[in-house]
Amino acid sequence: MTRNVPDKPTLDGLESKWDALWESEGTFRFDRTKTRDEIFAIDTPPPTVSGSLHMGSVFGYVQTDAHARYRRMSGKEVFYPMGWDDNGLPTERRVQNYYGVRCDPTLPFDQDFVPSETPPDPPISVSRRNFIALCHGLTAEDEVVFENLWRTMGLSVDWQQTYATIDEHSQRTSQRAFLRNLARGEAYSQDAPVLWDVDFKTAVAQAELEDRERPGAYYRIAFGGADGSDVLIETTRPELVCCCVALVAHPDDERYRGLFGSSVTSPLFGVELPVLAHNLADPGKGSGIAMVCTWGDTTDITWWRELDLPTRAVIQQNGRFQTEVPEWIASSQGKTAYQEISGLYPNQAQQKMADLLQTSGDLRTDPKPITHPVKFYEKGDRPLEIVSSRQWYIRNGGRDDSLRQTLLQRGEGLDWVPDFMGVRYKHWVEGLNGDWLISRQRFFGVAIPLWYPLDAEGLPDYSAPIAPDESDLPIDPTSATPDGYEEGQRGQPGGFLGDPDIMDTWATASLTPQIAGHWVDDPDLFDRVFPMDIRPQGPEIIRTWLFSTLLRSYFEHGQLPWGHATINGWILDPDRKKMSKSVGNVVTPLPLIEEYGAEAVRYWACNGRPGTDTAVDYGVMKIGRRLAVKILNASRFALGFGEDVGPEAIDQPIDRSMLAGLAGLVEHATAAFETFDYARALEVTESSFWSWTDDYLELVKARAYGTGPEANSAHASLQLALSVYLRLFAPILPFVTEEVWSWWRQGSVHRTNWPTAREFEGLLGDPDVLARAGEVLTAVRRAKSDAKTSMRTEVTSLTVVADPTTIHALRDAEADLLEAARATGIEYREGSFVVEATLAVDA
RNA sequence: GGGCGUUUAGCUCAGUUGGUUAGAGCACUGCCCUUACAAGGCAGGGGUCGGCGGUUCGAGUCCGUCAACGCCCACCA
Repeated sequence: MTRNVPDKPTLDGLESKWDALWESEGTFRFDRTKTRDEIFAIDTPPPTVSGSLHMGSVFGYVQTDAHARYRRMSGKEVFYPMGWDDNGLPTERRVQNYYGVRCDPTLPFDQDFVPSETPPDPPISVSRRNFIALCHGLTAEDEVVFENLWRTMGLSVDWQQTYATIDEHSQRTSQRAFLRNLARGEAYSQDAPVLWDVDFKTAVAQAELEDRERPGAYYRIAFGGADGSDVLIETTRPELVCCCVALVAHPDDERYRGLFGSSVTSPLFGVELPVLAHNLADPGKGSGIAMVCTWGDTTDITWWRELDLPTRAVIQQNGRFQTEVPEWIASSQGKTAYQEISGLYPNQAQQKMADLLQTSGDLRTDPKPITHPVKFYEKGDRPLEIVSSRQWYIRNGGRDDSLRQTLLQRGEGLDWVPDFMGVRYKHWVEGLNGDWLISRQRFFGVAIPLWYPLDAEGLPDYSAPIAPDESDLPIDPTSATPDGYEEGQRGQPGGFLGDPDIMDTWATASLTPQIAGHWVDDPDLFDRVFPMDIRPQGPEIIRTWLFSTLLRSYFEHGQLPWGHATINGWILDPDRKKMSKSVGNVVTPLPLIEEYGAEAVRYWACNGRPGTDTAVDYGVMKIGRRLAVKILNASRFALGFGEDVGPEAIDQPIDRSMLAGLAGLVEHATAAFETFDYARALEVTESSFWSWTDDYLELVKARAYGTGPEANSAHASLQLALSVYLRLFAPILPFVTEEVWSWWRQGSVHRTNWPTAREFEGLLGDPDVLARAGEVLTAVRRAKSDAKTSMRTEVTSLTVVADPTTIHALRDAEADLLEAARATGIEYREGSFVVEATLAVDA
């Protein structure tokens, strides 16, 4: 075909040009007629669209795309969907801030509601339906922004295979999986103490906790012993004295042995409490004896459960102390004391209690300031409280050792890339201390698809939930009516109640293989893509997304959801600090794409080793850009000579020597990609490419400008080598390689065959010829550089001292070498390697 | 408190089963407008491979130990 090589090739505009062409040509469209063994399926992470765009949003995705492109060229049909994680709290929070609204489910739907231009402060309350509409609207906008970014970055996603975790299909999938978990006994509800975020007013799961160091203080407080003596405890939460249910010490603690079985009286409130023994009590902490409250921390829950203590909960779901005086506080002094903290938040109550205890003399020393870890919801701003409430759980091995062992075993069956990431999974599963709490008292999410019958008193029977038929999914039980009931019976005695809660976002995200593969509505497709080949994701969501997906797949299909888990590293700011919004060091990709080009950003991302934390590095992006420019220019040179010449013309030893090196490179790069090491593939290709341009191109230049068989050999070699380099670079640098490919080839480079050794059959020479010639050329350049003269300076006499093998190799490259060095002849002598060049300027 | 990872040139990082003189790019120095490329090319200087102790003929590489940094986890009275 005729070539169309531009005079001044440029990177400008390549992203949009090729993105548009790939889309219109359907280059990355998934061919669903392929069978499972012909398909490479990727369980793409659905990004949280309400989150900010930052470099972490680019890093892992580009690495995965490079691998996807490699597999596609290697002959696999790549199933590469894209999802948007829009359901859940991040979206609600963004909508609240963006529009200045709060959801109040008690309000009626307002059909004419339009959010104001600027968010009102204080926020206005809107109905659940209005709120959800705002969520849908805003996430749709966010998704466009993300898709544009991905397209600019060149992700070879099939943009017809998209989903959103809140869309109807995802809801149907999520509700069906939940109902099946319920039917098999893997899901259950329970009224129990849960960790509770008082601002979001929802329960949260173990996987969503984080510890934060907070200032606090130890308060040394006296309880009254039976014999009139004092029992001193230390606590960081004196406000909880009112809901204390016991004191505990270690059974072997000599100091308190005598007290076990006796009772003490709480200060101010005068409540009589037992002193008990439990081996979780640490003699070394505080005074060695602790007060157990319902509930101050998770240890309290353990003691409460294992010692069968009463429930005296005072902190309500709104985070405040209940207003009425609890019935267990009988004394008038105690009632008075409680009224002081009634209705307060814990931090306010703490100050008040400290004052009261100080006044009463029960605070025995000044509070001792400390900093200590406090549990927070990872997205929350205030410490979690523990409240009792009914919630839905999915079994995860946290309370069942045989399930735990099974899940550990499954984790070992997964290929972790890099392998040490598997340890994180193992530790997480080993450390689970309860089942997975999936219900959330929120609004924008997949509804728990259940109703409960109401008895004659109008009280729900949670033990007999009413499930919808799978064919009716998705449903919202707060508006849909269960079979056998009339809508008028909602909330009425003898009627029904719809579960008002939604599922946590992970309860749906844990089904991405089933959602993307259309488990519910397209079993044929599902069979072709499941189990998937890889799950690429970040290390921080091994405990959530990876674990929960593995769990759901185990329950539903009895197998691993994927063969490999490729875990990318963490992104750090240019100073190697963790990027965070609050620190203000978040680096966003768009300006960088603007400045360096998408390809340079891809180059940076693919320079980060698999699983290795990587800092944003503008220097690396510059190199990437330079490499892309170099590819354009070198290609222009390699394609600058007449028509295509077949490989049969390649007969010059130096040309065959170059191809021998290239064959080794292909082998090396292929092996690297096979182990998901895109970074090594890039490294070896890049380094080979630079010496190709520095040495080989310079050596054959003069010959290539000529005519005849020797010139034809050069032309054919340049073309073959260029074709190979373009294909090796294509997964990393998709735009520039496609651009050059289009100058002289039909179709997309991304749909051509990955290079193999077969292309070099019968063309391989002695790798030494080019290598030695390159060394001599470098030595001559050095001589010219030392003489501070131009590289065009003629060499009047050139002597090479070398071993016989080298001399033999050099004779094969002599004609090219003389031209490149601008010498007229070479004198050879045997000995250790030295190049002596006399330059024309020396004469 | 436990685990994982990292520590190699001023900076950012490679270094594949232990094997000549430890590599690359950036930055720095010098030279060159050579008809693919001057927002480029060529050449060069620069490192006791975190500390200590082992194994070995030989250790950046394997083992032990300590330290710093990062991340994950932990029952936080």
